[in-house]
Amino acid sequence: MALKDYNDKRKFDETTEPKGKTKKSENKLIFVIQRHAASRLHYDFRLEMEGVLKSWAVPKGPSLNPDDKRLAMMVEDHPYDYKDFEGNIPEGNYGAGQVEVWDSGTYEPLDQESKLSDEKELLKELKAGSLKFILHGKKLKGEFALVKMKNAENNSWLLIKHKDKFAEDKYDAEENTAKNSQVTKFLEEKKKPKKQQKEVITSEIKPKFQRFNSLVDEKKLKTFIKPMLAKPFEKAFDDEDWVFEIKWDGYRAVADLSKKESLFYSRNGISFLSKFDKVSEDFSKQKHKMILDGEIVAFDENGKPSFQMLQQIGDNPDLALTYQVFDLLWLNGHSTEELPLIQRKELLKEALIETDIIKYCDHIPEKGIDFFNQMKKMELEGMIAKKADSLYIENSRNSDWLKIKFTNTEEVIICGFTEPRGSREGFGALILGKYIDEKLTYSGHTGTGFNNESLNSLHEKLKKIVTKTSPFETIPKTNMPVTWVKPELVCEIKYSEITKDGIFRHPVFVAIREDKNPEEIADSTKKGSQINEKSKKMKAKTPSKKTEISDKDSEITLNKHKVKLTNQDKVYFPKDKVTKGDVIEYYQSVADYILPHLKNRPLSLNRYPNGINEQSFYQKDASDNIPDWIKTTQVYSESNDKYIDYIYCNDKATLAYLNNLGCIDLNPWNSSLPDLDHPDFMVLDLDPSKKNSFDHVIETALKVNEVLNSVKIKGYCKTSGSTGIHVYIPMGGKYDFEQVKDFAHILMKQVNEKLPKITTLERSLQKRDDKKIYLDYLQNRTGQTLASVYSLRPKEGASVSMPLEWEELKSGLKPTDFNIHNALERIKEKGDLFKPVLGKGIDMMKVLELLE
DNA sequence: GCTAGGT
DNA sequence: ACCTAGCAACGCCCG
DNA sequence: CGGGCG
Repeated sequence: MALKDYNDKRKFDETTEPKGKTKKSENKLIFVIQRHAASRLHYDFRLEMEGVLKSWAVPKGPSLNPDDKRLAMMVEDHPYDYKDFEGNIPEGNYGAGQVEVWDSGTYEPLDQESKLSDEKELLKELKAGSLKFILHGKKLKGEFALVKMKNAENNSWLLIKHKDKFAEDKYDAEENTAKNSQVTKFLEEKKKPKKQQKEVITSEIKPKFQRFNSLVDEKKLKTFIKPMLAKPFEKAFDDEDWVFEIKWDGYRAVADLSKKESLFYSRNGISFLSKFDKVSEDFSKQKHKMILDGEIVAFDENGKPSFQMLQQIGDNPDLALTYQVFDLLWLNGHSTEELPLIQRKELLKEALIETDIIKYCDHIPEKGIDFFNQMKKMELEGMIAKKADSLYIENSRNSDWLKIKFTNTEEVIICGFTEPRGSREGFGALILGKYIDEKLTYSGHTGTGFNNESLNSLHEKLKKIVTKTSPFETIPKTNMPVTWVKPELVCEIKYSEITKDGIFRHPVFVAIREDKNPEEIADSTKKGSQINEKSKKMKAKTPSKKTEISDKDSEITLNKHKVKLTNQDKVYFPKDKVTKGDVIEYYQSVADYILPHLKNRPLSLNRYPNGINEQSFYQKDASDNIPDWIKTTQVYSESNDKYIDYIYCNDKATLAYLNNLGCIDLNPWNSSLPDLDHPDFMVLDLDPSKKNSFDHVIETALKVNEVLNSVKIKGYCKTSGSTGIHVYIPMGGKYDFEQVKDFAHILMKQVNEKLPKITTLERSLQKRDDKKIYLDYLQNRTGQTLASVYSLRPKEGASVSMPLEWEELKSGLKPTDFNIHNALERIKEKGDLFKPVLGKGIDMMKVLELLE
């Protein structure tokens, strides 16, 4: 069909009102969070409603989480209209959502753990009618997470859906939009009255609104098309009813150019718009409104498609890539999914404007075998065969599309097996090796390809040749605990390619080769060994990305919480031979001293997952997958225009957890909950430049103390653990950051006047004299952090930030005098010298008068 | 990527 | 024939 | 480092 004919045939029927009628809400609703069991998708939603809880009930149906009784609730006085979709309620599992209940008077969130797990307690509250509530399905696993709301009076339902999988009607953009917008409208309606309230209500109830924002995730679409998939097929064939395309090895991607804002996303509805902005830019060159299906493909320097290059897009934004478009789902107002494939592609060819990046992916009719051989010559992954008259069926993997791949097979030696997980019996995966230059070399795991029978019989065989030690020189990292085996058994595997590290990608077990001895396959293909040569070089360039580990993983219980500790033997301080385990042990030993200084203070995490000499990063926003017992607080960040969940550390368990994440020093705010706007202390950071000696720093610190003494302030100093000294002055939360900062400025100016030769107030590094100590008073701002007292620092020597008596500040003192080895002893001897820092603050007015 | 098991 | 659930792998990005 | 994603 030609594009022109198609356009002429377009109808503009406006029959796109969503199904179902609009009803006035009855008074009672039951809320149930429903999900499909464990698919890989997660879906976060949040729904806030006005209403008073009337009663609650355990939902009917099988529960994934039998302990979770928190899901069905009855509500009164629900003030909103809602639309009612009839029928098609999927049967499924109920489970794992969260209900947060609020006190309708104070708007304080009630403690879920205690309130909701205690049925009597809750019912009491319910009777009193004093609860409002908020529902949020956080981390709901399941493809179709949705909220069902049942109207108790007439048994009708409202669904808020993730994806309207169960509806029978075909895709139609307008209709779909209408449905989606219902959800948004619904949620917006909920927000509206709140917003008006916001202005009226005082700041006391601020947390309520802070919380509302946190689950919005722009990266994941609420509604999206799942593309049609291909079935694996063994052999190439010729058939006049079929067409053949290249099988691209990249990311499958759908481009929805049907609306004002174009969408571009993965099979799972994750947006590609920013990740592949080059492609997105070219969407604006398109003249037609379309929905496209294709594959994002990257090319290496030889022009060969390269999956690995595509993955590394973060490192090289100038990567040569294309969007190969091979299907058209919608065009200028109407679905094309029910047109035969060849018609869709004709339309696509005409409608799509090709650019350097966006390409039409052509096909060859009938001659599959020739085409397949051609693909092989070009070293491509394989080909896709498509039935010429087939329709496009979303999210279906049926035999209209077939993928025919080239199989690489190789014989390898079984060197061990891993523990099975879940319902698997026998073993999880085989550890594979092969001889390269006469050295047994690790080449990957395979955990698939066996059926129950082969899995069992193989397990029996392997049990007989178990050994204690690994046959490899360097022990490979395994996902699960491993049992080693004498390298005697040979098996055949197939795989898609060998990665740059010389490891099989997509390895699949094929069969045991009893006819072969390990020695026979010693000289594997030249290609294999070449690739491995290469990988060795690559490894040399980026050392220790994959370090050997001994799996001394353990789980300890602190404060009644289970903390999983991993890689305890990993070396964090190579020169000092200090391991992660040592770091954890240190902090546990000084916990009584350090915890008071961390209590209720949001933390900036400074993480060194691979030790102090490797890449580190800062993390403020706690990911949503932290253990539920870790405490966080939400703080609005203007620069990001969003709320950030800060972790704070009030107990040993959190401390160990943070250390395990690679936090070597702890960087708390100067202010603490509940009042984050008023710092508990002022910090003066004496930050030396490269050419300063520590004696200079000491001299400056003493001068600071002089200034403080002159206005009758008691200051407290500590080594920063690095090169500087920090002076703290208690403020008692009486002044805001602005006041404290300005006050610090005044003090520092005085110090600078007294020591103009070795100190500076110049903030800019470029302009700063490299022989001068920077008097940093700007740490007294919201969200600024310094390494806390008793913090271990990520510096050679494993030094500790240690409080000092002023008398101890004299030349000869070195910042490395206090370290992981001797800190505890010293702290025990001196007690917590920094305790007064958290105490009663100074009277700034008095001081200012004295300054006059 | 694969198998098992249901409809 | 078609679908889901559950298991297994590797490499990369992200905070 | 752990989780999520291809």
